[in-house]
Amino acid sequence: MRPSSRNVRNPKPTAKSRADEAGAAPQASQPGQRALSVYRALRKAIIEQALSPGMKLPEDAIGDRLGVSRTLVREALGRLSIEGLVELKPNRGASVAYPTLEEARDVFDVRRGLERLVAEMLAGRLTRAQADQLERHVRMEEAALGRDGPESIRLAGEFHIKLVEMTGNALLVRYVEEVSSRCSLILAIYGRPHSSECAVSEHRQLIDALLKGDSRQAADLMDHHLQAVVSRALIAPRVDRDIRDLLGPYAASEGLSPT
Amino acid sequence: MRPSSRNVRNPKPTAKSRADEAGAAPQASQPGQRALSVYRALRKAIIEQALSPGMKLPEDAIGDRLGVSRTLVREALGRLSIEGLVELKPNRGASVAYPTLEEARDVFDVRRGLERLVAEMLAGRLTRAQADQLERHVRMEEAALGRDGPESIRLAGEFHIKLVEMTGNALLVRYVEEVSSRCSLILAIYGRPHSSECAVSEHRQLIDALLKGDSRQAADLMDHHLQAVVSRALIAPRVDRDIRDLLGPYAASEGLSPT
DNA sequence: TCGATCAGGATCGCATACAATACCATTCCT
DNA sequence: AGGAATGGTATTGTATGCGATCCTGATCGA
Repeated sequence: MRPSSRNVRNPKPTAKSRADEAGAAPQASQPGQRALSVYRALRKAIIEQALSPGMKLPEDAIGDRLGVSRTLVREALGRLSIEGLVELKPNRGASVAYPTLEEARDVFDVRRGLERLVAEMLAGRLTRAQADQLERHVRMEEAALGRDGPESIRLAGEFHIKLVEMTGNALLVRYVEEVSSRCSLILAIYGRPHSSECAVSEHRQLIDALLKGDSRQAADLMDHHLQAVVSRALIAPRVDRDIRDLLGPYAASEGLSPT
Repeated sequence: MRPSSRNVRNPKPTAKSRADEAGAAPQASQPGQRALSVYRALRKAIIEQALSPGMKLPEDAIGDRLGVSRTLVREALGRLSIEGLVELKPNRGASVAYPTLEEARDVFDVRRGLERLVAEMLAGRLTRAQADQLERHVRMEEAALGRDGPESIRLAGEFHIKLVEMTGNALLVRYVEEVSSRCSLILAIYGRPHSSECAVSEHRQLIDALLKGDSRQAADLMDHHLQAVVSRALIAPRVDRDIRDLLGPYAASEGLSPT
């Protein structure tokens, strides 16, 4: 890389052309929030599988593309690695995480525990407006069901995010968002190609239980629902460990391996 | 073989837990692990209240004291802020977090959810060796009960960490460790001065329930236990000291050399 | 032919440099 | 005298430079 010709001091910057490649621009170039933007961009790219599991993530290239220095990229990668979306090996750089099946099981277990808590906290406490919002969301899911695979998957995931946000517990939101992200990554690796993860009917059942205020039933429904997601989408284990190494070259052959 | 520490200075024989600290000095000289050392040093200092809630954390002062550049301090502070132990305001720097009562409630709620999951996962699956280890730990707690306040608190916290580690679920371990840290901070602010957080008898009851294999009872016991911890929340003071002097011991304990 | 040794380049780890901002204590004007 | 303007200093935000490490490919010897 050349000693860069892009200097950031610019009263009329043309910088907007390089930072947003993700559709609607949230525009967050405030001081101290730029690393967060990088983080969100990478996170989104990973979840949407624009960056496949195992793919290398060189600091220079990312910084170049996003218009920031390696420092900020580094910060974002560090955070992603804590969250399990990125693997960070000393002196070897970062790559999109490739969770083992064992890690996958761990994530789903924790997710079930967390979302059961969500169900319990929400049971009997859902306002009419919240229930309506969920109902509308479920209808959108139904509409997208056989028609748009990726959209359907995205909506199914968002249902759970909407739910946890209604608890008003910020920490719980963060944890559920994190496990959801990791689940997306896991399903991208081990999931069946076009299975929508969540049965919409189960979502509707859950809403009913929450409105009824039956805490235990709601929790059990959520539990079974997530259990069903695992059994529906996950393929039975074929190899125990180090699938990573087996599939590393495979992912690379998609066109981004270093020779 | 046991290293007889006869002529070795051992001022605080605290860290006896697991593979955590190998011997006297953890030696942070590995590449990429130095930021982690800074993180651990700060984390420990915050939890032990060497750094009180609200205290300012200037990057260069910390870097000076710990013998690293601001870059690494920044990385550590960033991580701590994600975990809620440090507050990070744009252009205003970092300070030890001062959780509101509402945030405190959120943390305890999530903790109850997580640890109930721990109890359920462990019920009926505890090996004899694990039960013995827990039993030994409880005896240590009893020994320290009226004698050593801080030690008692530390041991009570470690019991929960030991438990979650026995699940073998790495993600769950991380989450429980995080909420535990935040609970320590919260109790430092709102808790009674020297109340040991956990009733030792409740720990023993829990072990019994886990051995019996009664998943439901174990979960309820854990729930009740943590609820009891919460019900000991009141008001506390705040002090202000020089950060440089406070960090000395923590630099040494992580193998970092002050300048 | 094949394995080992060793450049050359790419990339990372970390410190440091420099600009931007906030903080503080004056000074100046009314 | 009191409040606003102002300059200096402390601290943060970000980029960049330099040495270290690893990876790749080529040369050499058996």
